Amino acid sequence: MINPIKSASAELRELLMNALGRMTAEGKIEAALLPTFNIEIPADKSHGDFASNIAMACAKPLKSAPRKIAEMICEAIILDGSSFERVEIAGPGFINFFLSQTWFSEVVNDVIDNGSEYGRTDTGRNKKILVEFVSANPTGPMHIGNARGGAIGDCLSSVLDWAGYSVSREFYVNDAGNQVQKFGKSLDLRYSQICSEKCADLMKNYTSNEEFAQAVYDNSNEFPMPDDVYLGADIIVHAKNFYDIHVDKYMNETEEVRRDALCTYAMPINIQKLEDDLGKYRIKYDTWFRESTLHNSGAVEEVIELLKKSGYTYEEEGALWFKSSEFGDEKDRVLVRANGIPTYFVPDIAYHYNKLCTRGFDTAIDILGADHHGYVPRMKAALQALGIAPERLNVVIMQMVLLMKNGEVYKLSKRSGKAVTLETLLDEIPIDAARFFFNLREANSHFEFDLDLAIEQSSKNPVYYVQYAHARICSILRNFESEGIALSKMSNTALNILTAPEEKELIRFIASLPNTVDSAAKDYDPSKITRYSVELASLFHKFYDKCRIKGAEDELVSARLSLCIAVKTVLKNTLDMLKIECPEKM
RNA sequence: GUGCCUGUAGCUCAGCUGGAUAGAGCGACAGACUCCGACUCUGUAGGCCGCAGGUUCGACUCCUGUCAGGCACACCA
Repeated sequence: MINPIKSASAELRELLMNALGRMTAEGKIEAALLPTFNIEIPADKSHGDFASNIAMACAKPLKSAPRKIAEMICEAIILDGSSFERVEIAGPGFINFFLSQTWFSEVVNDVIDNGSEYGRTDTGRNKKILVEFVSANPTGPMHIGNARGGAIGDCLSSVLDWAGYSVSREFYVNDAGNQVQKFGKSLDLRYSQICSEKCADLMKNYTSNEEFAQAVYDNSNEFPMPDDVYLGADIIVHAKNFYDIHVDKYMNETEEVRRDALCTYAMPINIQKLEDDLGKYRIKYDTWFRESTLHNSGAVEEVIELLKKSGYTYEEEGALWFKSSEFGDEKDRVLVRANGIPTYFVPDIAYHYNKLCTRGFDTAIDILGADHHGYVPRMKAALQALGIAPERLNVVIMQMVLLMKNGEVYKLSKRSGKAVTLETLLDEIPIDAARFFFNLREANSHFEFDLDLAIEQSSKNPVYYVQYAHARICSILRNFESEGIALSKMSNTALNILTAPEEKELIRFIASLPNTVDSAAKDYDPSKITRYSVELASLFHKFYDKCRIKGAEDELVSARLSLCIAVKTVLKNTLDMLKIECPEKM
């Protein structure tokens, strides 16, 4: 676990504290309470590699001018043997620090030595964290929102893994409750239509069940459906496949038996399809947690009892209510309806209880669409009532996606007239592009997805731009290797010739990967990694353009090749984190 | 009506717990290879950081108000 920026920053803090201590000992300043001060990385490199506002922060307690204090600190500070070679006072009293050339050399070697591990940190201290994402209903295909949620959830999980957490990915399968009833009803209605006289002729015209389904779907006059069911053609396909097996045998059964048989037939197919589609999207879950297990194990009843015991429930108008308003929710919520059936809220509480108590995860993360944001306060309220710290549940809210094509909003797929599915999206654009683009913006911002740009093979397309940088480095290394130039490890002193501004900037940036990983993990924001990779590619191209390798002196050639290897390592690590391909040739 | 989220360059977006002259990409305009991958790079133009107050040495950042857009406000999930 190596973090060059963090180490240097900590070292600098130590140097400053020692300087202040020396000043106090010499009686130059009073041993006043030391104010908090910052060490930051200036945006403008002429302001040094690090800067501190310590002199400004001391101005008040020491009753002295910031610049004067800064001068005293600069006299007292001892840089010999440190990672810093120079200080400077600037502006209203900032003290700017410049890293030594050796520090830069060490970074290059550290990155190469750590290889595929470089960038990992131990910040998470192996705490168990469960990331639940997508959790699409198994009653139909996944939509664009699921596509975004999938990319964000999967990459966030990777980022947390890199930051030292013990991460599990989970899909919550809503295989119980109301929407399953609705699913059964929809299937049954379609099955009944298929078994009717009207359909007999239509069936003869189609050899594929998909085309047949589309025809039935399009002909809503002949085959009307109520509003409160699933209307998609996928339901018709299931019903027809079921019919192909059983013909109209189930029309003699009761409605309940029929619906049950249809559900039992179609649900596993849908769940398998979810798993397959997400697998193609490179998402592999550790667990597929079924809602039905909560019902079957009695966990739902159990959580109702626990809530009753907590004293935060009451009965009114025949229903059981939860006093969520006492925990900041805008109003109380119904747990058990007057008809005795629990609302969806109860199994959800049981599910989160299961995550945090039964299975003992330290933290649970839910990735939810913005349309579910109102749900967060009540879930946190329920956790509190159960004696669970609400901070252990973290919800990442993601805003809606706007698909753009030819400069226009692209809403419906032409074929079905339905919302674009994950499957059709991945037919249109490469998986790399989908995963990358969905992680280009932070979750909680409205996002325009430019489909044209995603398939474009040029530098305008950020994912190509990054992959190209990697392929370019591989090519360079191949060329030198084929010319017999050995790429052996270099000493820090030998790397000290990397002094060009482009080289130092590039090294500074690769040094910041561990910090970026920590920051992305802390904010639950994998887009920081995506943008990091783009900037790294850009800095590499600039370096490559300005600093020629071929034709330079032997020592410089070797040093620059070392830098190339370091950059390649970092590019690969970031793309691996995002599960995006890292081509050696394009 | 109430709550949450979002307003930064023509467009899409960064801006870390308040810091120095507000950034990037695209688009526009002007340039750079007989030379390591031009799928690249360089430069120019473009901003009352939605608006108005407040907090302080200092505010895109924090607080209050206000305007605009998105979303949510079920004994649906």
